[in-house]
Amino acid sequence: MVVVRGGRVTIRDVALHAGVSPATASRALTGSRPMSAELREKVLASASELGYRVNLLGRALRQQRMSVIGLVVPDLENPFFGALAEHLSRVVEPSGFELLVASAGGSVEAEHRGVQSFLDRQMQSLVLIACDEEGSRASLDAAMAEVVTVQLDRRVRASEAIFVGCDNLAGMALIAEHVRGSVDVSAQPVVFVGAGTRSSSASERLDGFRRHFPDAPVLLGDFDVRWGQEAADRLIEGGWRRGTLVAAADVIALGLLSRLQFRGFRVPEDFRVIGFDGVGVTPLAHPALTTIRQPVEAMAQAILDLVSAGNRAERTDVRLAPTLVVGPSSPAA
Amino acid sequence: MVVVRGGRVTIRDVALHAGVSPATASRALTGSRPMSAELREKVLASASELGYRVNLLGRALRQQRMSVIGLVVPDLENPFFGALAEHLSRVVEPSGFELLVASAGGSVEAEHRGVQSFLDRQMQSLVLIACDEEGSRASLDAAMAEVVTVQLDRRVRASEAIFVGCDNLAGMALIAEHVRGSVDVSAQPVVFVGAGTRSSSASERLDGFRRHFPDAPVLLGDFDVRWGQEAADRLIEGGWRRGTLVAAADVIALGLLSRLQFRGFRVPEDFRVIGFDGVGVTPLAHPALTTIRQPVEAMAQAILDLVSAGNRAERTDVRLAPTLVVGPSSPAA
DNA sequence: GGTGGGCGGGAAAACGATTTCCAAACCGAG
DNA sequence: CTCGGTTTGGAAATCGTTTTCCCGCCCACC
Repeated sequence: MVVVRGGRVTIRDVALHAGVSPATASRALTGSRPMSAELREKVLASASELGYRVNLLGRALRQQRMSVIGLVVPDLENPFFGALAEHLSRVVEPSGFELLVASAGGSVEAEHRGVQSFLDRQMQSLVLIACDEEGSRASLDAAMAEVVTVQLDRRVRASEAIFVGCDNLAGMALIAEHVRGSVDVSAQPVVFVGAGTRSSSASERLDGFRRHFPDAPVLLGDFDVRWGQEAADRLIEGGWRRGTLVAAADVIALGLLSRLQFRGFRVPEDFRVIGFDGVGVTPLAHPALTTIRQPVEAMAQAILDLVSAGNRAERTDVRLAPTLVVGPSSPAA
Repeated sequence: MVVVRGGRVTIRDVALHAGVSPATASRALTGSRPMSAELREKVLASASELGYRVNLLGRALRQQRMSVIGLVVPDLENPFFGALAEHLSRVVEPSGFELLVASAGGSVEAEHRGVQSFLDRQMQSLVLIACDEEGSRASLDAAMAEVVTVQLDRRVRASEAIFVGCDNLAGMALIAEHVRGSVDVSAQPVVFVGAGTRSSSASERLDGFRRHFPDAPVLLGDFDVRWGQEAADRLIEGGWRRGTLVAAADVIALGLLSRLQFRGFRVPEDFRVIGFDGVGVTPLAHPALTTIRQPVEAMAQAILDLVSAGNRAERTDVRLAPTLVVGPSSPAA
């Protein structure tokens, strides 16, 4: 610790103090070339005595790279995106990279500004959770032209950027298997409460469901609690008194749960409820949800691998297998 | 749009293409000095034709400033912090600044690395939601020595950095007023279910509660749903059958709600439940929570003001008044 | 006609680090 | 002792931008 002078301490100051040239100081500090332990010690001592800290801007400008992964999410208030960001951050942290997050605030325009700003900052790679299946393509293409670009969780139509996400079809297959194994489907009707959002998750999960229950009714709304509550109301008012409700996301399942129980129905005795995601709000459900848990750790690891590998990635889609978590909201047989 | 050549397009290329010097090109692009409209147009045309984008590293290095506000949060998976980050992002976005978020992943060490990295990147200002009331002081002090530093939501003991947060005592006063106005406190016992966490929010809310209900029992745990559920179990097993439960956070209230209802009690007929925060998970509660809503927009605005004002801020604590939101979990008289 | 004050533009010096080059020193072998 | 090869350290170029300076030019005013 030492008194800080007016301006910041630069590597020049360190070099001067240690009686060497800036070049030598740099080499001692970064270890970019072997040197006598004695001299290195001298430089390191000067650096710590002066309280030197590298200016990452100068370094990045010269090296033409920043070891930063930029993540742009549609909305940080959404706990699922928060969870994704947090897991990615933890996986990235020990690797020498750093994760910086920006929010698109829900609009394609702000998302574009966020992406451009990351590019203008010379970030080494960009991860985008697209906020619109179509509108985000421009941002994605712009990024792809300059840096390693990964689209996460939501696939943008007609974009060639590598995608990392959950295998939604496999997830729905697990649900189908669970449902058929635990109830008599012919006696106990199955309903899908999904999202009509223009996002790949929404449509893939719907497709997956239809593949196993082609004749089951389908309700489509948004990825939020309110929609789950509204769907529950609609079902009850439509005369439903029992059945298995497959939600396209845990937040929807939460809405279903709260409304069904509020109106006097029991879960799982009257209605069984199944969610999807297994991350973020999931622990808030009561009774605990049967859900498909997205492999967020594996997704984070896959992204880190792709980024570390640089542009020479061979795959175009990384679909990771989710797992079934059985809870009291829809117990096994 | 134009074919991108090997390297990135620099301002030199633009100048060359427009037949002017880099200085003129820079002036035309940034508008840092008035010039003939004709020449400016020529430069702008060249820039867009070549697809020029400024390199923010070069600019920041020269200008010695980056218009970036860095935010370090304890855990992005926590919806309350996510909400804070999102609101701050939206307030900051139209102002010419940009918000970049990093997660501390819950550890003081990672938090310190995050803060240092922001400083090394020459960010103009730093906002920290401290993860430890004591342990975060070093990071905060380091930041304060270099840039405009604001501590948000959680006050670090003995740190001089400006604090922006909710007036927890006023919030508890609102709750006391609400409780006394809607139930007979002598007949209907009041219990505080708080957090023993070493954070200013936890202790201030406890103090605020005690100030109005000096003799009421107090249970302390963590800021999470699980603790709320456990507290509900303890109350019931302790023989409680009715009362007003004041939770130190909405997540705790959520746990109380789910457990009480699961065990057959009615809210608000048997137990009234009151939360604190009013942001993030709040909409998930059923019945809807009576809670203290933190003034997150005002907090975000206050931070932007402080940052814009630079170091010459006069105040040291910005305590913003929360509001009471009454819901069916504890209706008014 | 001289002079002083804008004004429009360019050359060049920053900003802080890394990384070529290059020269000197040093070492061992013949 | 000399020669080739290996270290070792420094001078200077470089990254991309902004911002001094400074130089001509034109105009107006004495």
